[in-house]
Amino acid sequence: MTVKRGRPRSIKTKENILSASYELLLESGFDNVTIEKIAERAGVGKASIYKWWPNKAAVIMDGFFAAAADRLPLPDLGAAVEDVYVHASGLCRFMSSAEGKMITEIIGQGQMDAALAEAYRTRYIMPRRLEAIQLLERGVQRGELKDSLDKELSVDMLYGPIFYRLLVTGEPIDDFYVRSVVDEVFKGFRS
Amino acid sequence: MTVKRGRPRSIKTKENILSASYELLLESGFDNVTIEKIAERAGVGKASIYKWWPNKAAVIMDGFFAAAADRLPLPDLGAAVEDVYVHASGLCRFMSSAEGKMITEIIGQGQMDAALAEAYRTRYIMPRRLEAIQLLERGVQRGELKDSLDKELSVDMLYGPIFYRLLVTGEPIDDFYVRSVVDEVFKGFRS
Amino acid sequence: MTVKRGRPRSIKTKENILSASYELLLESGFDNVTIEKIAERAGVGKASIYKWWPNKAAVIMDGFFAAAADRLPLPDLGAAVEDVYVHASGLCRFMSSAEGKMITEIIGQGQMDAALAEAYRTRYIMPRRLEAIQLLERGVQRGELKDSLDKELSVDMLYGPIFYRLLVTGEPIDDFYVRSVVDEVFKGFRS
Amino acid sequence: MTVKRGRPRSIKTKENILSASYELLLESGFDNVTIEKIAERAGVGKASIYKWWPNKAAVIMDGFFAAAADRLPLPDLGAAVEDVYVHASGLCRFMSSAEGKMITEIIGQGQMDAALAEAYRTRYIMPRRLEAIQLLERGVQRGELKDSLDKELSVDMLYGPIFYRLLVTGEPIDDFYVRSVVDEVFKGFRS
DNA sequence: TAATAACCGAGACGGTACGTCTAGTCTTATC
DNA sequence: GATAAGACTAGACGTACCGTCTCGGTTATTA
Repeated sequence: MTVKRGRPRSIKTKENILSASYELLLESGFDNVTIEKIAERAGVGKASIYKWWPNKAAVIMDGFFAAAADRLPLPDLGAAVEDVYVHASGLCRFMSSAEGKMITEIIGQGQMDAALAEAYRTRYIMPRRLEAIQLLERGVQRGELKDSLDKELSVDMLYGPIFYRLLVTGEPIDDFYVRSVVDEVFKGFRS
Repeated sequence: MTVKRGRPRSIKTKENILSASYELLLESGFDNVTIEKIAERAGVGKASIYKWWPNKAAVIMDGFFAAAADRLPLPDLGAAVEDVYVHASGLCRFMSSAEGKMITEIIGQGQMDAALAEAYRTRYIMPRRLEAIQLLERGVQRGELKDSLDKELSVDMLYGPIFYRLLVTGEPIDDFYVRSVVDEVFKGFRS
Repeated sequence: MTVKRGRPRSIKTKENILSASYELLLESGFDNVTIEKIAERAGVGKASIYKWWPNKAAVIMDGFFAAAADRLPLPDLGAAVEDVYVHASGLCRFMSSAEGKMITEIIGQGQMDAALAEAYRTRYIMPRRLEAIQLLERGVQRGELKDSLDKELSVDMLYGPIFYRLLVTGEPIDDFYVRSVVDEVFKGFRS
Repeated sequence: MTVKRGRPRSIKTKENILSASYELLLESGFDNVTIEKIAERAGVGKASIYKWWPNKAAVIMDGFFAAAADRLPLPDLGAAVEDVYVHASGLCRFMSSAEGKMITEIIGQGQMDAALAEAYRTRYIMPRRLEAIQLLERGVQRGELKDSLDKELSVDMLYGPIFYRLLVTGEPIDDFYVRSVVDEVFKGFRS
């Protein structure tokens, strides 16, 4: 292996870029963030950004995940259906906040940027989907849910209406609505 | 009403703008359409576009609706559940095509543009939602569906998973999937 | 000659255009006058301006002459040299005022617009030149000036230094300067 | 002095802009030069022009001086009056050429642009004036011209009629005319 | 007195250029 | 060799005017 020569990459620089990006996204919204403003606020040259990220969308998404990654851990309170409800209503609250707005904007931009879409699916959506499926799995193993439950489909039918309202119709989501969806999905699958 | 004065607005110009906009959207995608390219292709001055539309998103959406407005009429074959299935699978096919791609891009841009979102909700989403609800209504009246069906919720649970896949997970949608969703939604509500 | 048919040209419209043009020239300077602003202030359609004048410069010049034509009549007090001095110092005062500024701007624009130059030469410069020459003529006839005076050259040598300062060096012109020029020009030609 | 940081200004870019500007001025005249055409011909972004010059007039004037600065050196043949004549008739020939046309256009534009006027006075007119005065000075020192000659006034009375014809009356200037002016100015001042 | 012209105001139109902004690249000196 | 500073090309933005072109409507003369 070759020895590393020259000045090593500055961790500080990377962190500054990501946090500047996150702040700007939160303050101004996706469309109003520019690489130049990120560079200026981070006290960094534009080239240092382009060196490590291919374009604006990629930096913004990384900035978002660096700051917001570990939110919304799935609960495991004991009762699977109740866990799902708690998780889903927490998700709705988060998505309706200023921070959640950032996610819908990133998803929105993803409609025109395949690489971005691929990235947030891999890094954000799929892990959460997997966790949800495992949660249902536990419910089945604990005998709370019937074995015949189609877990993939159920997750779609839980998240689907929520994101549909968030992204498409824009209607507000309250706990009562979440409760209705959860009840409907598990109707007939509770032991 | 005030008297009409001055040269009247040219229908030809309006049509040229809208069709140029539509063509470019189809060819290059939302982000690559520019007002300048629309003006050039339409053989029109930029000012004539800004005179009647406030921004790019507004022209593009008008262009899309002028061209694609009357697609996807709801069927009424006799059996409500079957109608819903036919309609939903038709929607999926359309949304997965190049033309459907335009809609997901417009919805995507709507995440950063409240006026645009408001517009496509009023002009596209809500009318289709209403038709779907009426279709369910007919099913109830004809006795095919139970009276206890929550029609609003049902429509969310039909469209939700479909748009969730289209906009969020990006997974492909086939007829089998649509069939599963439809069956699940109406489970327990068929007379 | 063919008989005139149809609605005759509106005098009011013409006057409104010319006075609006003059006001705007005085207020904002040549470069900041636009046909649209003239039309608006005159309460007139743009086409009515283009109908009677070929371009902006032509309207502005007409507007100027309609308002300022009959200024600076040549004096005839008795002594030719004194008349020339009075006339020249009056010209300098006028040219140094806000109204005179309009003339230097028109002359300035004339450097890039041959038709405009031709027009102000014919309508403004040459008549004044002619009057000045006639004034010298009278001086010769009355025996105040020698017969050997080259009148054309003398007028150039009177006006030349004044316009040179006005247009080129921008140095201010006072009565003492005018007196010096006049004395120098007539040196050796007084009887 | 502060340390120089960042990429230094490209000399190539500056030169391309100035020479493109000069070429276009020569080809099309002041009014028909546009920043966009300069940028295109120079192979340069518009922003690079606006970065270093405030407006069109400033670029054009810089372009002109960069190309035409060192024309018309004052002669010193021995006899002051003859030197003045040679210089003045050379000036007239130059000013009547296509290149001279550029100067009259710049002076013309200067009537509406105080900064431009200030600039060409400082950089073009005044240096030449100073040289002419020094030339007369030498004539006095060598005893060819009387001590009583008002040098400032004399220069005005030499250049004045020439620029008056160039800028105002538009009459052509030939060597005979120049000779007449020179003779008249120095009449009574030759030793 | 009705028809016929030419005029007029309003304002939409196809264009051109403006001056600004951002993307993404390149160049220098510094660390 | 990575960095900050910042100049660079490219090209879209939204605005302002240009000079032309319809409209509906208004005055005159002519039939």
